[in-house]
Amino acid sequence: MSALPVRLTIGELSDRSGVAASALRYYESLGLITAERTAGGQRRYSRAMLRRVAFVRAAQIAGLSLEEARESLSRLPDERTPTKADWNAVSRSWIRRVDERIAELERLKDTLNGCVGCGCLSLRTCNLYNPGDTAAGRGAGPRWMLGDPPPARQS
Amino acid sequence: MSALPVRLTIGELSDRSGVAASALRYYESLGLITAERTAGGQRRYSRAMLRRVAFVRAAQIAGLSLEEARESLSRLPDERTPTKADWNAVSRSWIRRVDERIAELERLKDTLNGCVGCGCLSLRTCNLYNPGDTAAGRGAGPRWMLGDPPPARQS
DNA sequence: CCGTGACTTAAAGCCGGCTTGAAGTCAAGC
DNA sequence: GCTTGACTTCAAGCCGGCTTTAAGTCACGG
Repeated sequence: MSALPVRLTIGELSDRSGVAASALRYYESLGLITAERTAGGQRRYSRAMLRRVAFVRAAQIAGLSLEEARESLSRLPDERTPTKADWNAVSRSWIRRVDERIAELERLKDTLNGCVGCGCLSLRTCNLYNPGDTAAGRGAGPRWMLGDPPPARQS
Repeated sequence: MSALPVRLTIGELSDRSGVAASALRYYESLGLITAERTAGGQRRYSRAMLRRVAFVRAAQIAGLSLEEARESLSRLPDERTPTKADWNAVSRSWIRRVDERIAELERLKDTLNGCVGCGCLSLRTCNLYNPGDTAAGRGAGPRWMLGDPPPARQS
């Protein structure tokens, strides 16, 4: 049997995780992953880092920032495989998050459908246009770029 | 005749639209809105711009970039109130967009639920872990969850 | 006619999540 | 031992969607 490589170089971790080496270094700078060093100063990753990287990418898909991913990550064990319970707790909070976003989008859809009926965007009378209602603006896509709460999350 | 102010200053448009004056200037620089000028060079907006600004914000909520909003906008009449048909065509494309996004999130949820069952993130076997997948970016392609299995390796 | 506040411009800055580049070092195969 | 490619660090750049700043001008009430 071929021996499993115990430690991965950054290139190997990059290949195996699908995450660019530059991104991995960036993650390390944020404390998302860690590495040992060779005598010469090169990074060597434990296989557990594969899981950590996967976790981070999954968190991003779920809509978390890297900072939030770091917090989630801190709730999982470092070097052992997370138990079902570990993962359960984390994934449930992600699912809550995804559900919230879906609900926001559904509300938006209803409003758009309403607008089809009224042919509006006539400001004052239109639900879509409602400057006071910031909740409506915290929905889709680059909501963090819409100006107000960049550090997000005031639920 | 008209009892309403015919032209709005940028401050008035800002107040009425809930969009910062700096953002309005930025929108103008992108060709999203237009303004006439006083002899002294100050902007004066037609009331139709209120609708245009509302449209842009709505487009953002629907997940469009400003560039995409500009394209949508080009499908609406400039100075007259859009007809039901005008608005219908546009809003339907937005709704499609929102639907796609919702579908993505539903897929993610299913995967997360699956992971609760399997306690995974064990890479090769987990749908969440899908290398080659540049998903987390704002690019938001449906490529997220579709996936080839990760490169065949032991995990 | 003047003071004041609202306006003007161009350029720079900010945020998150990276990528790219420059200049240099390490590890491994021949 | 040498070559080559993978690695190292630090700094700067990029994207989108703005905001902020600086320095200066306009418009209106008194």
